[in-house]
Amino acid sequence: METLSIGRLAERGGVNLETVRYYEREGLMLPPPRKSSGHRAYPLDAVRRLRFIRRCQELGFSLGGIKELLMLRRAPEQPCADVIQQIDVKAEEIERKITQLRAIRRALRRLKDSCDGNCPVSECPILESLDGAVS
Amino acid sequence: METLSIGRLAERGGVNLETVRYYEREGLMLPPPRKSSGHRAYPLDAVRRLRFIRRCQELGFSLGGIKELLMLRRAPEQPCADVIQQIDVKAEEIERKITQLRAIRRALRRLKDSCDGNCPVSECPILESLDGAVS
DNA sequence: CCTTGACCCGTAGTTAGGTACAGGTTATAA
DNA sequence: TTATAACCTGTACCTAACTACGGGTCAAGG
Repeated sequence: METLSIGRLAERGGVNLETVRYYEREGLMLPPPRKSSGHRAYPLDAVRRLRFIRRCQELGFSLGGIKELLMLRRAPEQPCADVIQQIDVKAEEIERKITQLRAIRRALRRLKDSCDGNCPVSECPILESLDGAVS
Repeated sequence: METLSIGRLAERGGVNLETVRYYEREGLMLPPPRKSSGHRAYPLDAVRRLRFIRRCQELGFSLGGIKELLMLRRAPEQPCADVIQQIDVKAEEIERKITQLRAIRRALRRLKDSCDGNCPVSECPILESLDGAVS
């Protein structure tokens, strides 16, 4: 089976090599099998996991929160009800984020409309909408 | 006109008092007028601004990025076209975030469906869906 | 075979974003 | 009117999340 060295993985995931090792220490990346040399040999889909972590960070999740998200994948002896409850918690968090992003989007649209290209320079209408929309 | 002390503002905004002063130093909160004593006297709507900052942080914006968002409100001598372009940049960023959050939401739904309450304990189906959905 | 770049581990240093403290002034409530 | 709580400035410290470094092993091309 084809594998990736830590260097190639980091490259494809768009992160520093040291970051991959850091994520392993923090329990976000699973410790991969090793070659006889001791070198890490990652399965190809480690790239997806790595990118997933990066994306979640851009969405405001802490590494701790991302770890929880990733944990939902495998819960060997946990009763379903628990997992479902954790899923619901995460789902609500995501719902909140989406709602707030939409509010900001709305405010930006209003801002743009109010100042749409043909207003004279140096007198661009000032918008209170931005923070108002999200309060 | 009614005003807030820095302490009350911090309280209502749900942040540490020192954080408010930090945001002022960083240019995120405007330096408010002072009382004769030297104490800061914030207008009531400083609370909204503060909360806006907090929310944006939860959505993965850096303080620098949030500052840019807040700057869009007042652009005294900037030609409109520039402002509009900046708005578009921010709008796209937000669009991307929403899209990615939706992908995670979808994955969570699938995860939940696949393990919906009546599967026997200790054999909860393992989901590959999560990172797969976002790659 | 030998060199040069990739990897190993452990530890130390860095940056962003706060948070606390020291030493002093102001406000307020018993 | 006095004490104690809130505020002032400036500086030092802290945590999360990296990032770099040192000293050594491994591997692939010339």
